[in-house]
Amino acid sequence: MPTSLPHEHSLRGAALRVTRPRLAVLAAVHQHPHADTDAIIRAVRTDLGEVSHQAVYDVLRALTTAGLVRRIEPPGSVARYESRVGDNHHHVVCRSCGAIADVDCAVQETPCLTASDNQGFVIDEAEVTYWGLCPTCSTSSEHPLKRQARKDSRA
Amino acid sequence: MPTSLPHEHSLRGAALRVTRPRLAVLAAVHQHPHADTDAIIRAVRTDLGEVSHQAVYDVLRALTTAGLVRRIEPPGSVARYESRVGDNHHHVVCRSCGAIADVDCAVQETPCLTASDNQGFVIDEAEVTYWGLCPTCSTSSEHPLKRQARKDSRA
DNA sequence: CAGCCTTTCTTGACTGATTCCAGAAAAAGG
DNA sequence: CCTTTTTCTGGAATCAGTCAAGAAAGGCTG
Repeated sequence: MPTSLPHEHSLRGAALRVTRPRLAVLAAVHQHPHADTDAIIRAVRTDLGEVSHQAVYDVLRALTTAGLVRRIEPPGSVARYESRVGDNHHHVVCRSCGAIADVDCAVQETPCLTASDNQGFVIDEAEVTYWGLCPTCSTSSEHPLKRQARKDSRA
Repeated sequence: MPTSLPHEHSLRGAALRVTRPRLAVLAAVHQHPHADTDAIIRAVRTDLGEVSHQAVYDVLRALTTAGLVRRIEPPGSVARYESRVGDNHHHVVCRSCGAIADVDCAVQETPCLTASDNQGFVIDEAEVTYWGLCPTCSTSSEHPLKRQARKDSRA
């Protein structure tokens, strides 16, 4: 079993009690970047046996609130979680298969904060979602047309 | 009654049949930028009397597919619709009250497309969501602390 | 302008993700 | 070891959005 000590430290550092489900969820998020709740539930159950979905939801919320994991909600997808936090990175989402990958923005600091007119809002963060095709989908036999095909089939 | 001729033209231009529900939905989206489906349903019913929610969902999907309206899904919010299409603008979302406003990106063309490492993805669009506080919330008595307070109360 | 075919609307049930609730169980701290 | 505090369980509820089948309306043709 891979060492869970680092995760234990993370939890203590966030003033959260160390429990088996929490360690398992934390491990699952680290091992499966961008996994959705269901995938995490399955991973946790593989680890610990039966665990209620409610427990996983609660843990994910606690970890998210504590800043140990980050919740992302790509349009058209359910909530997903990742362990990279506080490094201002963004995501590319494949229009065809939904795959998600991390990208560091060209501008290392919060990007595009220079909106031409901020409408009087006090902006503190910019979140960027890139849309396109993943390596697999862009090179597969069916070329970029699939994108339109998918849109149509949903109409 | 405000002229609905322009909307009628839009529909015909998109090869969509002109129906009362469609005209009403189109008008509602124009009159209430960033409205969610429920608000649109209410607006349409004020206009036409009883209209099934299913009809509104269908119409919104048809209009979105046709490119007459744009669907946006800010994380933590339900789907919303707007009539500005094809001008590559982005959105600011208030962390406190959820208000949404349009912002034109500093770079007029697709912004931030120069991800430092695109992971092999073929990127064709970048969508930016700015997070902050709207004018009302940022000047109201309760300062930026509310943001944390809200997070906590949801834990 | 009547008729027909296709698209769209109505109705009503249903799904799937997420949350709420209340009692049972388990950690942390002393 | 005991109390307090927090978490876990199991089940029910909520809510946006979707499916399906039949009724109604739009638009084209003769």
